[in-house]
Amino acid sequence: MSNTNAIISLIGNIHNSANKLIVENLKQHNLVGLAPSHGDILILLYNHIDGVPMNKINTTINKDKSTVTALVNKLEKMQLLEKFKNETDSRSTMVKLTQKGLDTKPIVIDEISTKLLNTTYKNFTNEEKKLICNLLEKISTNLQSL
Amino acid sequence: MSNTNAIISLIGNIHNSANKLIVENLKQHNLVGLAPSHGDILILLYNHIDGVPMNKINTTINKDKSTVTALVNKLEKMQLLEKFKNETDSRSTMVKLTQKGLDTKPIVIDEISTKLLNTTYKNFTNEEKKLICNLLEKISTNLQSL
DNA sequence: TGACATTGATTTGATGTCAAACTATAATAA
DNA sequence: TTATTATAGTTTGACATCAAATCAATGTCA
Repeated sequence: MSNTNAIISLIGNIHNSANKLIVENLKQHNLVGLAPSHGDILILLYNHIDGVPMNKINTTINKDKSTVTALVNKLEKMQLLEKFKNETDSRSTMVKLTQKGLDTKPIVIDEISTKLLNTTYKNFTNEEKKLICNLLEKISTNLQSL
Repeated sequence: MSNTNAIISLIGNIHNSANKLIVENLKQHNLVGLAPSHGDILILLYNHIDGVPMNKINTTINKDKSTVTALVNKLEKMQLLEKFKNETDSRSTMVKLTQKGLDTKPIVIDEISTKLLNTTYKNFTNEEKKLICNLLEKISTNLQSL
């Protein structure tokens, strides 16, 4: 019997499980000590080969700019990306992947993201996928209207 | 147009929004500096007036026992609860609400939890509520099967 | 009964996260 | 042009969280 009051904790549990899956799979591919947010940054950078400014990262992954500073510094220390100065605006720090960072793409995209999605949607019809996404969109909108 | 690939980040966003709502509402009721997990502990204790052991808390709210130690210590410092020794097992630390802790019940339950639920389900039919909860249950099961 | 294993909780150390303060640069207005 | 305001990042401090190590008490098995 499903109690519709438990939806928020249900969502919390799913979020945590997904995060755990991500972190464990990163670890299994030698990307030890990375958090889901690091993965989010990598995914953003795969699509912006020439680099993005820091503030593009924090707006995209929805984290505080100071958080992004720390996350990027860690990835830099692991030599997965490098910082460089924006030519046209010297306030701005740009970030791009190194070759080592680029090499993680098949792992992060083809393996982990795909696995996560397949696991999530196991035993789902296409109709159900669309349905739940639409309902979740509605909830997301509801909660952001405050 | 909704992309079913974004479901995990959608769920993450909802989780974050819900947490923000909880924290802000707690703050507005003089419960400053409390996190959602503190609220989870309070809710558990409302239903166990005579107290519960620490390990009951961490299994219920799904957090590491060391995390619960810190959370409970904070609530104790705020005089919302008190620790006492289990008579029959002296390894076990029991926790129960103080009067001040009990007084938060109408705020946490009647105000915040209700508001969160109403906001979440705005423009939802009962059918949709059941539907999304069932689908989320399925996802939760899928992700825990690893 | 005594050794070993298990369980309950705390401590310690590391890290993601946020908010606030701060620095530096750019943009705008007077 | 100078003063004010806005923007981009970093630093600092606080805290939730986890994992691993530790400690204490209970359970179990020989």
